[in-house]
Amino acid sequence: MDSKVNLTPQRKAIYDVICESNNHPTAAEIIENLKENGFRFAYGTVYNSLHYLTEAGLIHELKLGEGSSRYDGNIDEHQHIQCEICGRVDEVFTEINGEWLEEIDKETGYTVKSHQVILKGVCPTCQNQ
Amino acid sequence: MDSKVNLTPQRKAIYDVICESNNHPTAAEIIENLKENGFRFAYGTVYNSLHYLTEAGLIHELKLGEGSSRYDGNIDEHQHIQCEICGRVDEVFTEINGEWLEEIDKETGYTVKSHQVILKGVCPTCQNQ
DNA sequence: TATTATTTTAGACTTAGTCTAAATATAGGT
DNA sequence: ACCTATATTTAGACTAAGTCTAAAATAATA
Repeated sequence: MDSKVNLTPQRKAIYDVICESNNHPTAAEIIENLKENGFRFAYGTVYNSLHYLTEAGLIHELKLGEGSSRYDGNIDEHQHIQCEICGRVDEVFTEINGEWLEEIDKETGYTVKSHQVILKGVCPTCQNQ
Repeated sequence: MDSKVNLTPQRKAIYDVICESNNHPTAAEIIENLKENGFRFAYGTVYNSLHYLTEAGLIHELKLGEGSSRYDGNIDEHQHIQCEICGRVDEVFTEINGEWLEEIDKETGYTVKSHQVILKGVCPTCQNQ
């Protein structure tokens, strides 16, 4: 990880919002949240910062097939599960079996570089309704 | 699967394009392809048809995090791998181990309904370049 | 201080897709 | 065949999410 990350005030504020949120916010939600904290950055700045932070490895971009990306301040290897009903996103730490990835390498001839698992289901809260 | 699927000429033409393509086309690619075959449908019709066919279970919509959905005429259970370099998408039939899904159920408290694995890598062709 | 590089800004623009109201086509009943 | 009801298609306006650009502001370096 590069130690020369240039954390401008804008990038820091955005990073903080992501880390303090516990629900994997979208860019729109981040902007909303910044506004509540008294910040109002240009759209370009927000998207640019999100790319920068992602590139720097400080956050992860989650593409769950919703039309907008979500951002995650937890950069440990993990996957996600999303509730079909309320939309909340939770972390999943049980990792996929490594053999499976090797199988795929053999089956497809691809050199597998990364995998992302998107789970959908019903969260505990929504189960009781 | 409902046997009363209303396959209008437009829907049939779109379905055929998807089935005859071997590279999981996007809506834009489908429209392009239709044009080459002499069809020119309204955008609304194409998107509406894609939803209808997906809903009817005749095709699958793939959201690989690219900004536009792809469509797949192969409705057998399988996953996908995409080449980071050329973008082509191939099928993966080696299935994930079922125990893994049960683990997640336990770990998260969610009732898991579906899972999608998006693999990224380098395809055989791009490896030789 | 002067120069250069980096970042932010506002706002125009793009892409992918949705929505709407009118026009067409299809199906069922008489 | 004719009337009515329902389903589908069409054109084009509209939306959401994000990118791009050129100018202004900051920061870093000589």
